[in-house]
Amino acid sequence: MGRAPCCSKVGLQRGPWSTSEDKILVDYIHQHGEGQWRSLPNKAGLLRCGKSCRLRWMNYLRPDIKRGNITPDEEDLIIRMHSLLGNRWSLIAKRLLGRTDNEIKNYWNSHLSKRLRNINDSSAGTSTKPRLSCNKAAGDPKKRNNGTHDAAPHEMKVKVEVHQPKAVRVFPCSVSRIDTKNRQDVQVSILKDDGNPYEDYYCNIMEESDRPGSPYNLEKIYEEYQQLLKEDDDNDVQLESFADSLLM
DNA sequence: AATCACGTCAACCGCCTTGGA
DNA sequence: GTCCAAGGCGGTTGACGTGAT
Repeated sequence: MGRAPCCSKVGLQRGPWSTSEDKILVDYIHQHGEGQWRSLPNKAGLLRCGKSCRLRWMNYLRPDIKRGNITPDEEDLIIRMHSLLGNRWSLIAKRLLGRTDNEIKNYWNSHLSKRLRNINDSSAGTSTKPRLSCNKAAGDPKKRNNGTHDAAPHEMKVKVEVHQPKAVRVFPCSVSRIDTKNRQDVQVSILKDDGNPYEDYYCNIMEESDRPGSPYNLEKIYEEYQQLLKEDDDNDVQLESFADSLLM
């Protein structure tokens, strides 16, 4: 037995939306507000699935949606947020006002993932330079290991050293759920002076020398992270805020 | 001009989460 | 605690546009 569909597909319109359908949907939402998506098509007189209405509104018709190309600043933020959060597009979208999760996801898949892969490929093997890496495990829940990580969050060893002559900026990476609610998988990777990481698994290291901002105090980051792990309530949100604070 | 290959992105699908009964 | 409806999310699909041959 398959799962019951969200609504009866019989007699429903599919495919691209027409301008008249758009108008009906927009007018209805202006009058009645968002929500009640399942009953909306009937009430508005649309031959569409409620989910389809919601998607059309969220990704295209909403008045606050920003159109046009992704700017370099936005692209930079997407890359950095993705390195922290993985494929949690809705979370990333919340940081880019006016952009939708679908748009960011598409942009990542069609533009950024390939570009970043090329960068990694070209730097592989001869890497005296730090890598701009994607955390493969972070984004895909199916590929995330089920709590059998090389170093469990609470047990991981982090070298809390600041390397001379200068400290490097580090990111805790893959702030994302693993298999169990409230367990977080965050690692801190540290660059050596030659740009290579000390820890080479799930590394997520960005060359920060060309970015504004001073290096972080590694001890402080680690202390804050440990403190967050001790606090049970709403750990997910706190870790995301923590990740956010590192982007500021 | 015709065909093919490839990239883009709107839309769909199915699973997960949440909240109320 | 369980069930169910509704909403939310990320992965995937496929139509369409465009450039190369």
